[in-house]
Amino acid sequence: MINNSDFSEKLRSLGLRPTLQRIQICNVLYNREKTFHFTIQNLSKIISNKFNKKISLATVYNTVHTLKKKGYLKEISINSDKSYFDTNVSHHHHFFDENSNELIDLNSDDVGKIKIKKSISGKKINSVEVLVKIANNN
Amino acid sequence: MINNSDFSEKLRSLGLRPTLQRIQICNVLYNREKTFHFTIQNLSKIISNKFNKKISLATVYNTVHTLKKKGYLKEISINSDKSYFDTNVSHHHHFFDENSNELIDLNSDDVGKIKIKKSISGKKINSVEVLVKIANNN
DNA sequence: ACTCTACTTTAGAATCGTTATAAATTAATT
DNA sequence: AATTAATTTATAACGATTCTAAAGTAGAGT
Repeated sequence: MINNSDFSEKLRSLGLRPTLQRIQICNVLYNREKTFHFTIQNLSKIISNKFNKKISLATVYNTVHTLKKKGYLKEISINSDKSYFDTNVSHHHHFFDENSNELIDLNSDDVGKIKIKKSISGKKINSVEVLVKIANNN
Repeated sequence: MINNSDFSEKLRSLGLRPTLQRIQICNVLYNREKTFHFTIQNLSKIISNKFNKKISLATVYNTVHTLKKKGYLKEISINSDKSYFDTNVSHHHHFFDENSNELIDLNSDDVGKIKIKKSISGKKINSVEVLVKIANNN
């Protein structure tokens, strides 16, 4: 969805009505060069700044969850009081900067292949997520 | 701290007064063969069952955080509404069972060496955590 | 043992992120 | 324009966690 202002059709194709709020959210999320890491609070603030109008928190939550369910957002495993989301839904890992509380993408080729040598009978692996915590070195 | 009922001295050596509550918490946490994964709610319930007396939630939170700060507990990176802790403070990784919401240890040798090929100038790596999400296969 | 003081525990209030609710609004169809 | 179902909204409710201020307790000194 990168670099495309016409989110109406995209939304419709997902079976979602292209409401003003959803289009604005998609604009903030996908109309940018780099992938975007955010919390709900982040996103809310950006929207109200950009459009000079607040979208109800409930709507932001609903839309983010809907986009996640449709596969257009990924939720990142960090133990934090808040949830972090990522517009990059391809398989990749993350740095987490413990000073700034920011996420940074690690491409697949930034991390060597990970071999899981243990298996649990009756269980299958759904995902392998690597979180590399970093901090200022001094 | 495994298999040792004398937590008074241990606590004292950490600069902590060996109160009844702390000793009971340590008993539940460390007086066992296997490492223990828990949430605060978990731990609270186990304590009140085992000793027929509830320890105030605030105390459980305080003690768990203190033990974490002292290096005797590890907090696991999962994005969940609650925090998960681990009595195994050695370097290792985890399975997370999405059906039961339980953690299972992966020893260092259960996971191949992880190579991080990217670095951020001015930042050092504090930890590399792997979370393998599993679920029933059918 | 008694006292003092600092540390600890406690119940309950406060806070924060998130989810639920029910009424008002809006998109799409007729 | 009228109807219907989806969506948004403000607000309430919720659960985990933290804060607070009062009551209790351990350890040191007397």
